[in-house]
Amino acid sequence: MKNSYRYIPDPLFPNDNFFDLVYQVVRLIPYGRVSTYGAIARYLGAAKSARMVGWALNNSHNVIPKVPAHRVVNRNGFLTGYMHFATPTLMEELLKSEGIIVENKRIINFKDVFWDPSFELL
DNA sequence: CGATTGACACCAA
DNA sequence: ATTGGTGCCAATC
Repeated sequence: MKNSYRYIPDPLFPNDNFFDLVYQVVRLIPYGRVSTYGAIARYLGAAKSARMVGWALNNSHNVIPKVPAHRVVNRNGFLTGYMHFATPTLMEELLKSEGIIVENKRIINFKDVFWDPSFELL
């Protein structure tokens, strides 16, 4: 799985690990929509590895093309990973800029913008 | 190479 | 409805 995108030339990043699969799916999340760790994990066939998805996003900063990690929240619509961005408010700002209603680290219209890869894709 | 670490999710009470 | 406990598993330490 290393055709439609490429990685930074860092030997520390293998080509076919679980992380890369996560990056692929996250890039498919449309503008103005969001998905969840669990939904992505299920889509990858690793239903019980939601935590791995979040962990994968830690490295997403070093990946090319860029991964819209701000579009991934937990199943309750909370921006649980906001502190991993450049500034504590960046994630919220990015989502707002895409028309998503965020209030106090939580997506208000969550069910309206939720994008489930296992359902939307096929 | 065993132990720890998570940007989570599920379930029992 | 809330809450506390447990499962998970690849990457790191």
